Amino acid sequence: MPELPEVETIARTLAPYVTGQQIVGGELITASTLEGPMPLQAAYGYTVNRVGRRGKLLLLHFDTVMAENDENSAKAEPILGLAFHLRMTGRLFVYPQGTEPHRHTRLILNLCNGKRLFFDDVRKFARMRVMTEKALSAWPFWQSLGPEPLTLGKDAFVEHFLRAKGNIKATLLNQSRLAGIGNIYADESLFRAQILPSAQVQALTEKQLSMLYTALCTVLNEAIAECGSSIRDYRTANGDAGAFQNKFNVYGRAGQACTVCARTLQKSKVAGRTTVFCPSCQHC
DNA sequence: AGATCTACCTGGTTGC
DNA sequence: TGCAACCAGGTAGATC
Repeated sequence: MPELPEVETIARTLAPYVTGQQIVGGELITASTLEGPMPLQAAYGYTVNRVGRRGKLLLLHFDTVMAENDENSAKAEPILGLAFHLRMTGRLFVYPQGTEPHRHTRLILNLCNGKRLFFDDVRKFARMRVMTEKALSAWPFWQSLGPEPLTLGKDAFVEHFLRAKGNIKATLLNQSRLAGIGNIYADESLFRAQILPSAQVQALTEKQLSMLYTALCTVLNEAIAECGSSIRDYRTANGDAGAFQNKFNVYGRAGQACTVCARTLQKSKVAGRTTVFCPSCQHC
């Protein structure tokens, strides 16, 4: 389940394969994978100059100067790049020239070196968008994305969360509050901050929120250093699994012993998500 | 208006 | 063994 650390890892490992490559063609295999007003063809002729990330979105940024031989380029709105949301099972991988689509390949981009960027997804949830200025301003999800947790800073985080309502886990998962956090890193950071996932945000002290920010950044940075967490589908663009799943304190460990106090970890539903916590170490 | 619930989707696992 | 039921989860859209 690609969250911030996984998408960041994919961006870093994908960059060497696609940076400087012109997109010379493509193939849309599953129509629903392409979202937004722009057709796939609009991206043809552009060159990738940077691979980035915004929340859980992976971004291929284009050179803004369009290929000179495209007669439509003069009037067309410039294409800023491509935005990929991997949802749960999406994958990006560069294959050799001539590789045929796999069973779950949804979209392919042909690179000028002959290789092919595959966008695979078992569950058909993943999406790609062609980004223009206009298309981005008309995309509610993009417009409402909250700040990046790793660059927000502690004071801004605390102030930002003091204004939130509802339980803390739902708040962490809300992408318009904070971008990039999913089920794994919500549970892991709440454990480290010793806060119950069901705790109401308004009942938390500034000190608790401060601890939560420290825990969140620590968990995210450790996970990035381990190339993310591989539960089942996730792989880097090199095909490698991440290793942070070996360091989980709570996620997927219901019924097992707490790594701190050895009491049995409990499972419940919070914000409609399976949630694991230590009833002894974590408090309201 | 903002919080909360459900559908979307399919492979893997569990239970009878 | 076979098959049905259930589970995973991020977001859009509906509902409260």
